Amino acid sequence: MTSTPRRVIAHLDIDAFYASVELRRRPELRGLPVIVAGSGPRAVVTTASYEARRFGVDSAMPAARARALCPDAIVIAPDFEAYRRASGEVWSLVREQVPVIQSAGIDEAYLELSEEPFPVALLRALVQNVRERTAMTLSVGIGPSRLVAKTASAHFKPAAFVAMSREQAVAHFAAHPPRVLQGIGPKTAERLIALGIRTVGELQAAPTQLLAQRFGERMARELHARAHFFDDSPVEPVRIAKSRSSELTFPTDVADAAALERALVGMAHELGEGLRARGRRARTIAIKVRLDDWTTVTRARTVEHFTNDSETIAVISLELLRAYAPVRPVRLLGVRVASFEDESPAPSPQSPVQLVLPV
DNA sequence: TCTGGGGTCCTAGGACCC
DNA sequence: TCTGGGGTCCTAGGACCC
Repeated sequence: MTSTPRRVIAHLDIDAFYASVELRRRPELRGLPVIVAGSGPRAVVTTASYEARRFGVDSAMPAARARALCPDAIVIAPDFEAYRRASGEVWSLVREQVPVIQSAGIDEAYLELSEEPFPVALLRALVQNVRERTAMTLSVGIGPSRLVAKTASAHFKPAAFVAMSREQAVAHFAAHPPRVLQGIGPKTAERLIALGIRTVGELQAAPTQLLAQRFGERMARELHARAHFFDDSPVEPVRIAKSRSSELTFPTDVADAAALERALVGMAHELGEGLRARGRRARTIAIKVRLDDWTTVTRARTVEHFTNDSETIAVISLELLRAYAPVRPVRLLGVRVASFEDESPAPSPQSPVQLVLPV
């Protein structure tokens, strides 16, 4: 193996982002438990302030459960337009200092700092500047990989500022559950427990053969690498979307076919509009149907010609829905488009060049 | 008191072609 | 008459992340 150049990557995460935006414009709520969540019967928590988290409230929790855990919490309806603006403020300040940034959602980003002579000093100044100019607090993890940086910032937030080597991460997280590693979710964690693996350290020591038997070669290699914090994935500043979707969970389950079709057509038009606004066209149109018993079905069709026409997307979506014809009440309905033009070489029945050549 | 919405990536199997 | 293997495209489901 050849020696690899030194890498320095930072992961930045805005603390309790949505709640912080709300507190900034309503300072009288500072120090109080604040929950940002929708009001519908099926709403979930988008963010909770740290005061609310002390009651066990957390993101993605049903709002009703959050209210039960923390009855005194102030619940605020999300204002995504405001969050989008606030996010822009923060990341444009960061971009003034660091050219190579990969956004990872509205409130996170990875920074490539390998060429930076004094990355820690730069980041200190950046955190200070962001705090003064936006009233947002960043948590910062610094390491030789995205995995180390991310795990560090996530573990030490809020207001984290931690640099770790790979070896330090291997030692520091050895006693923690494998869930701390990005890519190991609840299902994989359960399967690991079934193998008697309850910590990152136990995963580090697990025989690769055992992991391969249980998870397959590829996943086994991946698990082993992650447990040892090996990760050479690059910071990718430009990522082009591969699909777009729109979906809706109904406040109560819907059995009426006409009502389902109206919802589907609405989402198809929304998607078509978004594609046209971005100058993109797709060949695959798919629907997603979640029934009242939570079974989820997808149906897709790939057509010959790229399109961003709302009517076309609507017609194909309707055909897919009618062909599936859900027999139980529907909880969620969605439309998705993918296989974009310019994303991969498009199938060309005849080469356009040949078409215009004289015989 | 049940579980949002927007994405990415992986796997497995079938169709089809050579 | 029977049998092969590889490659690509597509669909469906599932895990995971923010």
